[in-house]
Amino acid sequence: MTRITIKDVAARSGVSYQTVSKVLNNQGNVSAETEARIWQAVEELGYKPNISARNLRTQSSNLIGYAWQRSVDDSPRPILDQFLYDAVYTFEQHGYHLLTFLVDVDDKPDVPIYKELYDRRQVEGFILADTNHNDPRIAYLMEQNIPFASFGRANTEWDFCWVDIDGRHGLRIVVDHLIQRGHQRIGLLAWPEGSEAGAYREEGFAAGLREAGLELRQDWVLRGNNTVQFGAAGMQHFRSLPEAERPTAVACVSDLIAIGALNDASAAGLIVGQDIAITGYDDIPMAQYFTPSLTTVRQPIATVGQQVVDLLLKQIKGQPIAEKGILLKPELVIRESS
Amino acid sequence: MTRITIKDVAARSGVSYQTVSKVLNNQGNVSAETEARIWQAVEELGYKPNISARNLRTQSSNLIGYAWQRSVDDSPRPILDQFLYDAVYTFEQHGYHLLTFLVDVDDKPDVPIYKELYDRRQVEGFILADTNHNDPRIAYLMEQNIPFASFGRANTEWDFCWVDIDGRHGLRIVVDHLIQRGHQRIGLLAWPEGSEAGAYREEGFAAGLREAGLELRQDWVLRGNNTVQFGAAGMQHFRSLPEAERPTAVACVSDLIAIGALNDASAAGLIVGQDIAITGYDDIPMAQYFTPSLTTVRQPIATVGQQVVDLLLKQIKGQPIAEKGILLKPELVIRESS
DNA sequence: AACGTTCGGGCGAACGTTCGCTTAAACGGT
DNA sequence: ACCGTTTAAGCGAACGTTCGCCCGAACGTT
Repeated sequence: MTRITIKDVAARSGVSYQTVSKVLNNQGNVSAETEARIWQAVEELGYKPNISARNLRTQSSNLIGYAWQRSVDDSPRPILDQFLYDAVYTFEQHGYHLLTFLVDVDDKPDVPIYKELYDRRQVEGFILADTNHNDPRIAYLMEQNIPFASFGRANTEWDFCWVDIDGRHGLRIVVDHLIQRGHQRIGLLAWPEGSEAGAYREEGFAAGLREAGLELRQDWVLRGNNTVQFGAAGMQHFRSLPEAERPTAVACVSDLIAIGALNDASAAGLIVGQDIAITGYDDIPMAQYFTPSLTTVRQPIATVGQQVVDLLLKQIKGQPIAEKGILLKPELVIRESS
Repeated sequence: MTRITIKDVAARSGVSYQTVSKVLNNQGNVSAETEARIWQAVEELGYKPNISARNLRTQSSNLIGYAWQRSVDDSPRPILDQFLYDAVYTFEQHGYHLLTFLVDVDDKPDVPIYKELYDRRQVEGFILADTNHNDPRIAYLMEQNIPFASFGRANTEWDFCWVDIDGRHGLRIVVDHLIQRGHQRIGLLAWPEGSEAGAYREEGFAAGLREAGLELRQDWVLRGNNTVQFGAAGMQHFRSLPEAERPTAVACVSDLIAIGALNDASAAGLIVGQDIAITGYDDIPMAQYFTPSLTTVRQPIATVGQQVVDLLLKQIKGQPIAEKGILLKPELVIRESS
């Protein structure tokens, strides 16, 4: 069973196949009558253009790459999944599709795979997520001059397209909220140093305290991985302090950590939201179903997806880009835990 | 800046470009000496074959399609994400990539998009997930004779490639476990009728009771959507029954439902795992972090991903397929809630 | 009547591969 | 010394499009 090509359509409608091509890409200079005849033939034969041939001729693929990184600890990353979904949605509206591939996250990320895909003309650009300071992927893509746009910032001196959510503002509104609730002693469960996103969030935390005239106590800032276990350990540490030296509210840089803290506090008999306040960050889908439900920060992921795609497509099409970096504001979601 | 083609490599190594092609696809009949010269030229020039040209010539794309369905209620689907990850991993090992696209789930799924992608030769086949009885996608793909393989079964009389996890066995081991723990009165929070997966799980539930000589009480089987809300409502209903008419254990067909039930029971002052047993299904990543941690059924997702891919690639390559349907066994994960 | 314009459509070529066939040279056995 | 076989490499064609250019007819203008 051989496929139907543009020549079959041409034969049926009695024109040359190049004329059919003209009609399909509607670049004028065909009489309405023959155009109708051609469309009818297309319909009758069920003709579908062969993408490979078109790609070869036009030197394009209408494909964008995204490297799927399995998280190290296999923890869920609902935020990324949602981002990806929204990005795909926007791509489709522009006739693009998403090509997913894997990249070893174990040791050094295998950056040349990006160039490989690009040089083979399999993809026209990339979207990245989960970026960091000194991100080797970004450095490599910039150096190789490969189009890309990322969800997340990197070194401020690097000049590339990114969209990010203002973590500084996110933790700022958390702290303001806690202070307004009457808390004066606020602890923070943070990520290890070296995390770009973590640093911004800490800045917001510090700024909130500072402007309220509260002291930033370094012994109330604990650092650990993005796990439930760390959250529990952090809370346990806070509970072990003498009462006068103990924070009455604990802000966490992620929901995962907050859930750990929440579980530990509850298990110790504390009524979270009353005896102690706990806040998260991300508003993962499960956050509302814990007891008590989690006060957290919701990020406008859908908008991020759209904007990242817009930036990338503008690059690919050589259109002017007004603003290379876009910073969006998250919102506070107040629930029972604070 | 023009790309490097096979002809550039040929020129540099002093052979015809067709000979270069032979070397690249190592189909013999080239002397070791010239082969070395060619590889060297490839290296020096940094030549990468143009995928579009190759695809056009070989009538292939090395791409597999997967339709990303946003869940109706925006609930998380970590299981699917994990399946997808493992599928991509296996594809890569065979030189394939995954092309993701969207399909409206709102009203009737837009099945022709499958044919569109296939006819355009953009993909060589599809993987499906989250299938159901009378699944229109499967019916369509079978009718159109398009290669695909699915995670999940459909009508038993349909002849297609699938891999599934034995939900009958899954609920069977749950019930056995509860009975062994001394429970005689066991309720079930199930999905609405018409769900294939749901029906199998119910069968396992019924079989477990039957073989233990226990009665299957229809008023202890409640049905609702796959949401936390339904879980809570279901548990509330059970609690409202007079004590003698109340189940002492509740099995749920998903973790989401179980979490709702767990929250409702805890809020009502019951100590779950002691006053009442609750079990889930799926072992979502968060399941272990609830209080109490959730007894549930873990599915061998990674294996599913591999097998689905194997089946699909065999179809595409025209290799013989020993078994069109593959049924895998899940395992019980016992935690505090039972 | 001669000439420039517009319009509809055809034609050749090219995109970068792979495939099958042919050819020239080298080889080995009687 | 002859001939058949193997080996190495070249050659033409094809995959299915799109692009730029050309050509002929119809038309209106001076």
